[in-house]
Parts: sequence; C-alpha cells; structure tokens
Amino acid sequence: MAAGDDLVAEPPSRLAFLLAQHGAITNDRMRKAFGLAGLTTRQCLTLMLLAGGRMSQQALAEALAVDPSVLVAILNDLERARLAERRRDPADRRRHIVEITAAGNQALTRAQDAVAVVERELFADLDEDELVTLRNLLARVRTSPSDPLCTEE
Amino acid sequence: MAAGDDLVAEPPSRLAFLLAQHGAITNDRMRKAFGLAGLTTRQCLTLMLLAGGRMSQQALAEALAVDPSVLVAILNDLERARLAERRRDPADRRRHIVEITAAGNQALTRAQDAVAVVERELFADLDEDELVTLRNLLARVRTSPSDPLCTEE
DNA sequence: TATTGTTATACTCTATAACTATA
DNA sequence: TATAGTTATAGAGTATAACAATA
Repeated sequence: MAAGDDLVAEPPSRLAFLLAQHGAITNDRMRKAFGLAGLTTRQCLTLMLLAGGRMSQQALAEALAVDPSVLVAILNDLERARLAERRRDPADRRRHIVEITAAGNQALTRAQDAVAVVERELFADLDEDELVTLRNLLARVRTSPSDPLCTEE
Repeated sequence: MAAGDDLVAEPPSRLAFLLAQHGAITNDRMRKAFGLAGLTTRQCLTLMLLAGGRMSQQALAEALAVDPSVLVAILNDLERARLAERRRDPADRRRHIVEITAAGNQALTRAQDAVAVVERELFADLDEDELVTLRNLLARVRTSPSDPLCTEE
C-alpha cells in the first residue's frame, strides 16, 4: 500500500476491487497492530525472517523484496532498538550476519499476538470451514509472478 | 498500497497475511492496468464516481476518503488532461461542480477493460462457483469501520 | 574487476495548517 | 463567523546511483 494502501473507498462491484480493498484495509489493521509492539510492518517482517535463523543482508533484502539500501535503514532502526544485531562474517568480511536478539524475539511475540487479535476481529463472522475455504481460494489466486503475463517491468 | 503496498514478501501462514499480501499484489496489478489507460488508481476511482453524475469536491473527497487538498491535485491533473471539468455552482459560488468529459468516459472505459483483463488473469484458476464463494466470503470479512473495535485513531 | 553494504539525492505521497473567496 | 476550495510546507517512503571496503 503504500503507495500502496490505495483503494479504501467506494463499494466495489468487481472482485479485483473487493480483494484489493479488503487487502488494503487488512494491511492497515496489521500496521496498527505492529505499531502496538513498537514495530513497523517491515521491521516486523524482518524480525519474522530472522526468527528462523541468522542471515546476510543480501539474503534478507531478497527475502523481503526490498532494495539493499532500504534494508540498511530498517536494520539501523532495529539495531538502535536492540532488537537485532549486525556483525561481520569472519569468512567474508564484506558480509554482515544479522541476528535477532532476545528483546527482538519478545517484540516479535507481542506483534504476532496483536496480529492474532486483528485476525479474530476481521474474521469473526466466519466459521472454521469458511476460513479454510477462504484460505484455499486465496491461495489459488494467481498472484505469483511466475506466469509470463505478470512479468514486472 | 501505496504505503502502502507493503507485504509483498514471504509465504504467509496467517490468513490476515495472506489477504493483505494478495490484496497488495492485486492493487499493484490494477495500478498497472490503469496506467495503460494513462490513469493513476485515484484518478480512475474519481472518474468512476463522476461517471455516476456530477458532484461537488466536498462530496468527492468524502467518497474517495481523501483530504480535500489531495483531491485538488487529482482534479488538476484530470482537468489538464481534459478528462474532467470544474465549474462554479451558481447556487453557491464557493462550490465547484465536477463533471466527467466525453474523453474522461472513454479513458474510464479503457481502464475498466484493462482491469477486466487483470481479473481474468488473477482468477483464471477458479470456476464460477468458486468466484461467487470468494466474493461472498470477502464480503463478510469485517473491514468496515462500523464496529466499535475498529475506530480509527 | 566484482560484490557487500552504505550514503546521498531526488521524487512521490501524505498530512497539516494557513490562506482566499464566498456565504 | 463558518464553509469550499486552494496553496505551502514538512514528513515518510522509495528508487537510483555513486561510494568504500573487501574479495
């Protein structure tokens, strides 16, 4: 959304509008939930990746689909807040190895709890079966850039 | 979303992530489709509203959920491209009445055709029944700010 | 010479408040 | 005094290219 978070207006008739609009609002709710834990969306996504193990900035940038220079800013903020740490890779001193800290894991837990609350609110009117159906249908929407029609410019 | 358009990374396990991510990508595809017709998303939404009849800027700004000062920029661009026109309301000379032009309607038609293409691509793997199910499930997601839990800050 | 991370710059969006002209 | 629209300004976010250290 940024630029994202467009389309928060008008009752849409087309399914694409409906999906875009509900997605934008969901994005917004999650951003607020992360905010309760003192995190931006990108900081939270970064911590989620780091929770799976240490990574180089290169790998992180690719996984987050952000420019390396953007990641620098994200990590500067996380490091200042003591939620993550950079250290040189002894094997290749050009590389930084990025690790989540204990405080980072705690912040991540708080953020994920907040998202769980958002989820319960968003999907309160759907039962278990419907949630499974929604998940399966969404998973089959062709949003992967794998097919040739969707090659990014 | 602008800003929006976050969350274009990582396989999400939570449904909220899935919805936010697919929504962001859908938003992005639509933005590109509108671009083919020479329109931004907001310009297109504005023309869609104007296609329903002339409106004051106040009413437009509220329907689009944008600040009046943002609408000024949108309308300046649309007017420069001769897709919409402002004229004073004789009944209250503070007001502007905004109208779509013939060229505006043509641009809107092109944009909507482009969105239809995007829709066919996105939902190519779903049959008619599934599309109806998806639409109904999405419509029941609590994204309206009507319930008290979601009061914006 | 290529790669990793960093810095600098510019451009877009957005939010806010101050301003004008009308009422 | 209040309202409709406009302008100006500052802040966040993003994209790009140039740069330093290391390989």
